[in-house]
Amino acid sequence: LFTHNVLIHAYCKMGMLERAQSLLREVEVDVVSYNTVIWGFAERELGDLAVGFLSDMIKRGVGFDFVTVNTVIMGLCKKELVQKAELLVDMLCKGGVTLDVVGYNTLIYGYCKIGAISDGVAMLERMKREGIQPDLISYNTLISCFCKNGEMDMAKGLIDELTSKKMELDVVTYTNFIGELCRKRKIGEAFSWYDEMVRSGIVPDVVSISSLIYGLCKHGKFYEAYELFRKLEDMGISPD
RNA sequence: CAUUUUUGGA
Repeated sequence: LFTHNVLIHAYCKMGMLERAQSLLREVEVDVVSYNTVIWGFAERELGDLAVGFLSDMIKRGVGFDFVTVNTVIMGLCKKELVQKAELLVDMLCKGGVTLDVVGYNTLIYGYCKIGAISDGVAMLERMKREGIQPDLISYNTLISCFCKNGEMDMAKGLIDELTSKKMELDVVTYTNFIGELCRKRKIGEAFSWYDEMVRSGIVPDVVSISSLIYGLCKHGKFYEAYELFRKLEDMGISPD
Protein backbone atom coordinates (compact mmCIF):
# COMPACT_ATOMS: atom_id res chain seq x y z
CA LEU A 1 0.00 0.00 0.00
CA PHE A 2 2.74 2.38 1.01
CA THR A 3 4.74 1.47 -2.06
CA HIS A 4 1.78 2.03 -4.33
CA ASN A 5 1.19 5.41 -2.80
CA VAL A 6 4.75 6.43 -3.51
CA LEU A 7 4.24 5.37 -7.10
CA ILE A 8 0.93 7.19 -7.37
CA HIS A 9 2.61 10.26 -6.01
CA ALA A 10 5.38 10.01 -8.57
CA TYR A 11 2.92 9.64 -11.43
CA CYS A 12 0.98 12.64 -10.22
CA LYS A 13 4.07 14.75 -9.91
CA MET A 14 4.94 13.95 -13.50
CA GLY A 15 1.42 14.76 -14.62
CA MET A 16 0.69 11.18 -15.65
CA LEU A 17 -2.75 11.34 -14.15
CA GLU A 18 -4.24 8.54 -16.21
CA ARG A 19 -1.52 6.21 -14.95
CA ALA A 20 -2.18 7.31 -11.41
CA GLN A 21 -5.86 6.73 -11.86
CA SER A 22 -5.45 3.24 -13.23
CA LEU A 23 -3.29 2.32 -10.28
CA LEU A 24 -5.98 3.75 -8.08
CA ARG A 25 -8.45 1.36 -9.67
CA GLU A 26 -6.25 -1.69 -9.66
CA VAL A 27 -4.59 -1.82 -6.29
CA GLU A 28 -5.52 -1.60 -2.64
CA VAL A 29 -5.84 2.05 -1.73
CA ASP A 30 -6.47 4.28 1.23
CA VAL A 31 -7.35 7.89 1.84
CA VAL A 32 -3.81 9.02 1.10
CA SER A 33 -3.89 7.40 -2.34
CA TYR A 34 -6.98 9.38 -3.22
CA ASN A 35 -5.71 12.57 -1.67
CA THR A 36 -2.58 12.27 -3.75
CA VAL A 37 -4.46 11.87 -7.01
CA ILE A 38 -6.80 14.73 -6.18
CA TRP A 39 -3.73 16.82 -5.47
CA GLY A 40 -2.33 15.81 -8.86
CA PHE A 41 -5.46 17.09 -10.57
CA ALA A 42 -5.31 20.32 -8.61
CA GLU A 43 -1.70 20.88 -9.59
CA ARG A 44 -2.54 20.49 -13.26
CA GLU A 45 -5.41 22.93 -13.02
CA LEU A 46 -7.91 20.13 -13.39
CA GLY A 47 -9.40 20.52 -9.95
CA ASP A 48 -12.94 20.71 -11.24
CA LEU A 49 -12.56 17.17 -12.54
CA ALA A 50 -11.49 15.90 -9.15
CA VAL A 51 -14.68 16.62 -7.24
CA GLY A 52 -16.12 13.27 -8.25
CA PHE A 53 -13.43 11.41 -6.38
CA LEU A 54 -15.28 12.20 -3.17
CA SER A 55 -18.21 10.02 -4.17
CA ASP A 56 -15.88 7.38 -5.62
CA MET A 57 -14.25 7.13 -2.25
CA ILE A 58 -17.50 6.67 -0.46
CA LYS A 59 -18.59 3.99 -2.93
CA ARG A 60 -15.37 2.19 -2.33
CA GLY A 61 -15.57 2.44 1.40
CA VAL A 62 -12.64 4.81 1.75
CA GLY A 63 -13.55 7.58 4.13
CA PHE A 64 -12.33 11.03 3.25
CA ASP A 65 -10.63 13.36 5.68
CA PHE A 66 -9.77 17.05 6.04
CA VAL A 67 -6.94 16.74 3.58
CA THR A 68 -9.26 15.32 0.95
CA VAL A 69 -11.75 18.11 1.31
CA ASN A 70 -9.06 20.77 1.50
CA THR A 71 -7.36 19.49 -1.61
CA VAL A 72 -10.60 19.42 -3.56
CA ILE A 73 -11.25 22.99 -2.44
CA MET A 74 -7.76 23.98 -3.52
CA GLY A 75 -8.30 22.47 -6.93
CA LEU A 76 -11.42 24.54 -7.41
CA CYS A 77 -9.86 27.70 -6.03
CA LYS A 78 -6.93 27.44 -8.39
CA LYS A 79 -9.39 27.50 -11.25
CA GLU A 80 -11.12 30.50 -9.73
CA LEU A 81 -14.12 28.42 -8.81
CA VAL A 82 -14.24 29.39 -5.18
CA GLN A 83 -17.99 29.81 -5.32
CA LYS A 84 -18.27 26.22 -6.42
CA ALA A 85 -16.01 25.26 -3.56
CA GLU A 86 -18.27 27.04 -1.11
CA LEU A 87 -21.29 25.24 -2.46
CA LEU A 88 -19.49 21.97 -1.94
CA VAL A 89 -18.56 22.99 1.58
CA ASP A 90 -22.17 23.90 2.32
CA MET A 91 -23.28 20.49 1.09
CA LEU A 92 -20.70 18.71 3.18
CA CYS A 93 -21.65 20.88 6.11
CA LYS A 94 -25.18 19.55 5.96
CA GLY A 95 -23.70 16.09 6.16
CA GLY A 96 -21.92 17.05 9.35
CA VAL A 97 -18.52 17.67 7.81
CA THR A 98 -16.72 20.74 9.10
CA LEU A 99 -13.70 22.60 7.82
CA ASP A 100 -10.42 22.93 9.60
CA VAL A 101 -8.11 25.92 9.57
CA VAL A 102 -6.46 24.83 6.31
CA GLY A 103 -9.84 24.56 4.62
CA TYR A 104 -10.78 28.07 5.64
CA ASN A 105 -7.39 29.36 4.60
CA THR A 106 -7.84 27.78 1.21
CA LEU A 107 -11.20 29.47 0.76
CA ILE A 108 -9.65 32.78 1.77
CA TYR A 109 -7.00 32.17 -0.86
CA GLY A 110 -9.72 31.38 -3.37
CA TYR A 111 -11.50 34.66 -2.77
CA CYS A 112 -8.27 36.58 -2.92
CA LYS A 113 -7.45 34.91 -6.19
CA ILE A 114 -10.61 36.21 -7.82
CA GLY A 115 -10.03 39.64 -6.33
CA ALA A 116 -12.87 39.41 -3.82
CA ILE A 117 -10.93 40.46 -0.74
CA SER A 118 -14.00 41.48 1.17
CA ASP A 119 -15.28 37.93 0.84
CA GLY A 120 -11.89 36.74 2.03
CA VAL A 121 -12.17 38.95 5.08
CA ALA A 122 -15.70 37.70 5.62
CA MET A 123 -14.33 34.18 5.59
CA LEU A 124 -11.85 35.15 8.26
CA GLU A 125 -14.69 36.39 10.40
CA ARG A 126 -16.70 33.28 9.69
CA MET A 127 -13.98 30.96 10.85
CA LYS A 128 -13.69 32.88 14.07
CA ARG A 129 -17.43 32.51 14.55
CA GLU A 130 -17.20 28.79 13.92
CA GLY A 131 -14.56 28.52 16.59
CA ILE A 132 -11.63 27.96 14.26
CA GLN A 133 -8.79 30.28 15.21
CA PRO A 134 -7.19 31.91 12.18
CA ASP A 135 -3.46 31.29 12.00
CA LEU A 136 -0.67 33.31 10.49
CA ILE A 137 -1.36 31.87 7.05
CA SER A 138 -4.94 33.15 7.16
CA TYR A 139 -3.60 36.62 7.75
CA ASN A 140 -0.69 36.36 5.35
CA THR A 141 -3.04 35.35 2.58
CA LEU A 142 -5.17 38.43 3.08
CA ILE A 143 -2.15 40.67 3.57
CA SER A 144 -0.73 39.44 0.28
CA CYS A 145 -3.96 40.30 -1.45
CA PHE A 146 -4.21 43.77 0.06
CA CYS A 147 -0.60 44.52 -0.80
CA LYS A 148 -0.99 43.46 -4.40
CA ASN A 149 -4.06 45.63 -4.60
CA GLY A 150 -2.09 48.58 -3.38
CA GLU A 151 -4.18 48.69 -0.21
CA MET A 152 -1.25 48.83 2.15
CA ASP A 153 -3.28 50.50 4.88
CA MET A 154 -5.64 47.57 4.99
CA ALA A 155 -2.68 45.22 5.12
CA LYS A 156 -1.20 47.21 7.97
CA GLY A 157 -4.53 46.98 9.75
CA LEU A 158 -4.17 43.22 9.72
CA ILE A 159 -0.67 43.55 11.13
CA ASP A 160 -2.19 45.50 14.00
CA GLU A 161 -4.70 42.74 14.52
CA LEU A 162 -1.93 40.16 14.60
CA THR A 163 0.03 42.25 17.06
CA SER A 164 -2.95 42.72 19.32
CA LYS A 165 -3.39 38.96 19.32
CA LYS A 166 0.26 38.57 20.22
CA MET A 167 0.85 36.57 17.09
CA GLU A 168 4.36 36.62 15.65
CA LEU A 169 4.89 37.82 12.10
CA ASP A 170 7.13 35.78 9.87
CA VAL A 171 9.31 36.26 6.81
CA VAL A 172 6.31 35.80 4.52
CA THR A 173 4.38 38.58 6.24
CA TYR A 174 7.23 41.01 5.73
CA THR A 175 8.00 39.87 2.22
CA ASN A 176 4.47 40.74 1.16
CA PHE A 177 5.23 44.38 1.98
CA ILE A 178 8.77 44.29 0.67
CA GLY A 179 7.63 42.75 -2.59
CA GLU A 180 4.89 45.24 -3.21
CA LEU A 181 7.12 48.20 -2.42
CA CYS A 182 9.75 46.87 -4.78
CA ARG A 183 7.19 46.56 -7.55
CA LYS A 184 6.32 50.19 -6.93
CA ARG A 185 10.00 51.16 -6.92
CA LYS A 186 9.75 52.39 -3.36
CA ILE A 187 13.10 50.92 -2.51
CA GLY A 188 13.65 52.99 0.57
CA GLU A 189 10.45 51.85 2.17
CA ALA A 190 11.11 48.28 1.14
CA PHE A 191 14.43 48.37 2.95
CA SER A 192 12.90 49.86 6.03
CA TRP A 193 10.49 46.91 6.20
CA TYR A 194 13.45 44.65 5.64
CA ASP A 195 15.37 46.29 8.45
CA GLU A 196 12.43 46.03 10.76
CA MET A 197 12.13 42.36 9.93
CA VAL A 198 15.76 41.70 10.73
CA ARG A 199 15.48 43.79 13.89
CA SER A 200 12.66 41.59 15.09
CA GLY A 201 14.89 38.59 14.73
CA ILE A 202 13.53 37.11 11.53
CA VAL A 203 16.09 35.60 9.20
CA PRO A 204 15.74 36.71 5.58
CA ASP A 205 15.41 33.99 3.00
CA VAL A 206 15.96 33.68 -0.72
CA VAL A 207 12.54 35.11 -1.57
CA SER A 208 12.83 38.25 0.54
CA ILE A 209 16.30 38.98 -0.77
CA SER A 210 15.32 38.24 -4.36
CA SER A 211 12.49 40.72 -4.03
CA LEU A 212 14.94 43.37 -2.98
CA ILE A 213 17.31 42.51 -5.81
CA TYR A 214 14.39 42.78 -8.20
CA GLY A 215 13.46 46.13 -6.73
CA LEU A 216 17.00 47.47 -7.01
CA CYS A 217 17.22 46.36 -10.64
CA LYS A 218 13.91 47.90 -11.45
CA HIS A 219 15.20 51.07 -9.94
CA GLY A 220 18.33 50.93 -12.09
CA LYS A 221 20.59 50.29 -9.13
CA PHE A 222 22.39 47.38 -10.68
CA TYR A 223 25.54 47.73 -8.67
CA GLU A 224 23.70 47.60 -5.38
CA ALA A 225 21.70 44.69 -6.68
CA TYR A 226 24.87 42.84 -7.46
CA GLU A 227 26.28 43.66 -4.03
CA LEU A 228 23.19 42.23 -2.42
CA PHE A 229 23.45 39.18 -4.60
CA ARG A 230 26.98 38.60 -3.34
CA LYS A 231 25.76 38.94 0.22
CA LEU A 232 23.37 36.04 -0.35
CA GLU A 233 26.18 33.57 -0.02
CA ASP A 234 27.54 35.27 3.07
CA MET A 235 24.15 34.82 4.64
CA GLY A 236 24.22 31.15 3.83
CA ILE A 237 21.45 31.39 1.28
CA SER A 238 21.82 29.76 -2.08
CA PRO A 239 20.22 31.51 -5.06
CA ASP A 240 17.48 29.59 -6.77
C1' C B 1 15.87 12.40 3.17
C1' A B 2 10.65 7.28 1.04
C1' U B 3 3.20 8.81 0.32
C1' U B 4 -1.41 13.65 0.63
C1' U B 5 -3.76 19.89 1.76
C1' U B 6 -3.33 26.35 2.59
C1' U B 7 0.24 32.15 2.32
C1' G B 8 5.33 35.68 -0.16
C1' G B 9 9.68 37.03 -5.24
C1' A B 10 10.98 36.32 -10.74
